[in-house]
Amino acid sequence: MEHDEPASVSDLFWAVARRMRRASRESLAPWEVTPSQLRALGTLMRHGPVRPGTLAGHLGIAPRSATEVVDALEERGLVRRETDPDDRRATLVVVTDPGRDLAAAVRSARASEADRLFAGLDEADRAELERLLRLLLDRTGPAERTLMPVDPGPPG
Amino acid sequence: MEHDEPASVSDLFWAVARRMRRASRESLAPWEVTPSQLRALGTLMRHGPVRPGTLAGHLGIAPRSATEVVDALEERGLVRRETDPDDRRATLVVVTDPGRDLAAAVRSARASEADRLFAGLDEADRAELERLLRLLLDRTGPAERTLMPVDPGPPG
DNA sequence: GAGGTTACTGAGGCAACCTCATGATGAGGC
DNA sequence: GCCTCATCATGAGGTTGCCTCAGTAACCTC
Repeated sequence: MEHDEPASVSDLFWAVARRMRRASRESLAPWEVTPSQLRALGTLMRHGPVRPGTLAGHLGIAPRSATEVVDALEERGLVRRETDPDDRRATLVVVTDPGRDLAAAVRSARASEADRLFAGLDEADRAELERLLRLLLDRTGPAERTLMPVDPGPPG
Repeated sequence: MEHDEPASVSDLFWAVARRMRRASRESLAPWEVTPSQLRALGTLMRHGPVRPGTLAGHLGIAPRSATEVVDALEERGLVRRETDPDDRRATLVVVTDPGRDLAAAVRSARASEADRLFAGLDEADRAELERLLRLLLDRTGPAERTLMPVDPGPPG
């Protein structure tokens, strides 16, 4: 018996989550970005320049937390803050060239240990897992932390 | 589309994880325990008095982290530390009566929103999810954090 | 009883969230 | 023009759940 046989599905879920976090942190280390930063970067790539608040909506986190991720990305030169010409209170978060490069590098390296973890499943299983996870997300309802309208945005 | 359509299975996984964390924190609030504390308590119930180090093994976390969880549980009066009669360096973590009561109460209330989340799936889907999660755990290998440090030698 | 090992814990750190308060700014009333 | 209220981002500070590193006490072998 290595770990505990997790007693419930949620325990199981957490056990997998812990593994994933460890794995992806390690695999992303060469790039000096964390998983959540990469996630935000990807979202920015897909949705073009958006405000921190909107980004928060996309990521499903509090606006304040988006500020932090943007801080981290900006510090690494991966994004840039620009004043929104339509609203001087707001800023637009723009992906820089280095940011674009990094995102591409990570993607092409497909290096995420987390992905490799999932790659351990065969195609059918992975699809099934995806279906179940999506189902869970839908179940909890789209309207939980979606304070932001989240415009569809242009396809990146 | 509420949030972003998560781009990869890992993103999906994290999205579900975030929901779960939020949900279970809320549902456990009345008892003033956190999910990880409850998990540890459950493990202690199943495995009887064990040392912190052993608990860490069961939970798949570092020994030092087990100390913390035990601290929290002890502070709440849910467990008690006793000196291991066989080894005076070691302590045995023992579930107290209040701890037992709380575990029972939580279980019987079945109140975990996280569980309710999973309960949203029908029987077959839940079983399938469980199978897949277990598969993922096995894939990454039982011997990962089983006993001690696990120093994979991170790049950098 | 020296020397190495093991058990726990103090100190300190980090990631990724959170809430609440504050300072601009925008939008609308009068 | 001015006042008020909503909204945007952010500062300040907190929480959870992990981590490593170093130290101390106790155990174990020779």
